[in-house]
Amino acid sequence: MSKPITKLESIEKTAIQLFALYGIKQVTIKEIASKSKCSEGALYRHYKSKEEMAWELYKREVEIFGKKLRNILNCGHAFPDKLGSAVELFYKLFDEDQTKFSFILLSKYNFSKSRKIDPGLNPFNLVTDLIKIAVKKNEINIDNPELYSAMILGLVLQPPTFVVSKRIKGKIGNTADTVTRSCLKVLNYRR
Amino acid sequence: MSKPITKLESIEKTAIQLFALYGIKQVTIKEIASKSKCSEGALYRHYKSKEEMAWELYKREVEIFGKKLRNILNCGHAFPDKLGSAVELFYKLFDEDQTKFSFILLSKYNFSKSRKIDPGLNPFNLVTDLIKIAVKKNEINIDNPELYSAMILGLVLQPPTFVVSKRIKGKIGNTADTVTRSCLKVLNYRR
Amino acid sequence: MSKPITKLESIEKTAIQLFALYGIKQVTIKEIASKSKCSEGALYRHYKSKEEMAWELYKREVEIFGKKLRNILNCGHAFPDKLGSAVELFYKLFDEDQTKFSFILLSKYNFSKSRKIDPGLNPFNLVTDLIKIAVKKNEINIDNPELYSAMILGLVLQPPTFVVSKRIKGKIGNTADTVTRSCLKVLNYRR
Amino acid sequence: MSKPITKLESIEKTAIQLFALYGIKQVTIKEIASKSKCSEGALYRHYKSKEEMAWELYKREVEIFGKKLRNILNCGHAFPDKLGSAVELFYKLFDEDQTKFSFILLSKYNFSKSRKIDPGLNPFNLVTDLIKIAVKKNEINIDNPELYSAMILGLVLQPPTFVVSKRIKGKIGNTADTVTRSCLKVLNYRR
DNA sequence: TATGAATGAGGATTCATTCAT
DNA sequence: GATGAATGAATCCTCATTCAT
Repeated sequence: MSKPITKLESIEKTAIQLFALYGIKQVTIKEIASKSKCSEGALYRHYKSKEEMAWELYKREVEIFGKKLRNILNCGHAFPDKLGSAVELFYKLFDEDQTKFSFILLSKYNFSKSRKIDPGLNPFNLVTDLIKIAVKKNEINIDNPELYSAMILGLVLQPPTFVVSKRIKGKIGNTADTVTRSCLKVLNYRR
Repeated sequence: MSKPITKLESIEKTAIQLFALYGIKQVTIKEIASKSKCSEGALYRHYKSKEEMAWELYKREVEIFGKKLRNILNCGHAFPDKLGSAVELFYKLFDEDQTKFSFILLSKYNFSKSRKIDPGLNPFNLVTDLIKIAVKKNEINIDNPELYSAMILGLVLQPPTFVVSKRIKGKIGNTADTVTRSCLKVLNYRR
Repeated sequence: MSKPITKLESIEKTAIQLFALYGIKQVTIKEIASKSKCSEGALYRHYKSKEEMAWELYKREVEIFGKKLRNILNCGHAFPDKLGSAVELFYKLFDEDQTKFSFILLSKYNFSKSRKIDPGLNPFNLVTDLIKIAVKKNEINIDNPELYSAMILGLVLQPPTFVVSKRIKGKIGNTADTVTRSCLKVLNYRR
Repeated sequence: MSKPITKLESIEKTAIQLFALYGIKQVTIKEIASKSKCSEGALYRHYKSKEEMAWELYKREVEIFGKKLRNILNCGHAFPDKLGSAVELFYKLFDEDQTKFSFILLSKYNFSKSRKIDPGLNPFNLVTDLIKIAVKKNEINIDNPELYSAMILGLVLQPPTFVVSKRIKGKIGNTADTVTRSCLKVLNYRR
């Protein structure tokens, strides 16, 4: 906040914003440059190409979030607490930086297949694992963990999507509890 | 006198496929032309531009699906039946034509704001209305219909998304029941 | 007038109009076809190409006018009468069919060099010849017939140009006399 | 820091030449690029489109000439001197840069109606005003200033047109006097 | 014969990337 | 380093012409 924003930071912040809003292909170097008040060539001092920059930023931001999520899920609390904390983490990021949330969790990019997020930090994997482990530990009783993981992720991510598309107004953080309880119902969690 | 338009269908089918997979901007006229075995110019006899074509196809297909959905939701059955039929309709389309499903329900396009789907045929609106009406009729008891609509839609749409991204394999139709029941739990539907 | 307008006539009339207004390159077959209520292919039954059609029409119309002009200039009246009749011929065409006048007298086309109007029917040549002959016959006394021909032609053709560009309103026919007298002054015609 | 724009001048010079010779639509970007020894894209750093460039150049050059013409006509000499100086200005430009003369004075472009030359700098207006003022001051005695303006302009501009089309050879500058005197005769200027 | 869909070469424009200053 | 003009391949689109029906 009080740190001076360097040129690179400015470029990256702008790029994330624009990529999240419009997609990588739709955003031009010219736009990034003019919005971040630097020259068109400046970007190439730090990244080899636009698509490389997009990937680096995406990977970095997903993995930063993935680490936080992993840390929460690793501390040995009971399933509903872990789930609740996870939902809160998602929604805290959304309320703090809707753009970044969209960039890493709501967008679909077609990066080349060789570009892979560290699977152990992929938020979708982490949620799936959370559920699989709970099944194994008999904390919940469901037959198809992949399907349930999908339902849970949709249930958690669609409200933010609706905020972005203006179907829902306001902060999402205070719905975390409601959403968590809904997840637990879906998962047949009985106290 | 009456030469049947045969290339158009091919172009449209190809375009929907490619748009669904890669997004409108990412798909080139050249690709559409070569994949649909016609010339690059053929498209322009029927549409003013690629963007225009994308919008017309999107609107048409969404509204076709929206009509089917509306018909199902209009016949006066009880809420869980309507919800179940709706989920089945979604998943039937997915199993029959995954590409079209992705095109109309999973993709995010940035059409200009003046381009609007008929609100009465917008699937997202229809599901939201379904829930609001059930609340009004005391069939379900929830406090925030918009939020719950979002959760339900996410819950229903994420499994297909996971199939598309290969996180889940196989048909999705036979999960419709499970998904419907999960929705009812979320909505506190009793009996 | 009362003759039924055939398809070809309709095409040609439309083409001349549009060519005169916008130039050959600027006018598309589609426009000619739709404005003359026939198909895009119809034109090719009568002409090998658009540019060929333009040339044929241009040549035909210029030569029709050239013949009339030649006839007027050939009958052995005195110079001022011939000049006056010529100006009247120009202005009669303008008032009757401004479009055709523009097409043949005010437009600049870049036809290939091999395409030549019959020099004996070229209105610009005919006016130049008129003046050269008058010089030879001592009807006028000027030193540079080419220059004076240019001035006379400009003097005669610019008023119609000004009507086309809305700088002058109304019919041009009743200015023929004034214009003729101006020409005679320029040419030092006495008596 | 300060790289001089050197390609732009070359592009503009070439464009004016080609536009004057063939018209805007007839000239391709490829031609401008190859003739000005730069890339096809270079133009677009400075102008939004070919059409836009054509208009900007046309407006600029007409108004530059218009300013010179206005200055000549504003200094309070008598009518025949002003007219003579004007004709000399026209013909000086022609002899120095026939291409530019054609571009701004002999060509007909169909720019959109919203594109307007400053009326106070439009050469055609300036000549018309010159004549109207002379009428008001009783320097000449004519009844229809618009018609006479047209004739004068035609008389002055047609000789250059004939040089361009090779009907007249050589410099036009030394005919300025003859042309001016012809104008004065047309305008009934005595002494 | 008439139609208008289809073709495909050609033209305008975009834009990631380079590079001279 | 920083700039932004220049490059040129890639893209969208146009439109004269062809041709199946």
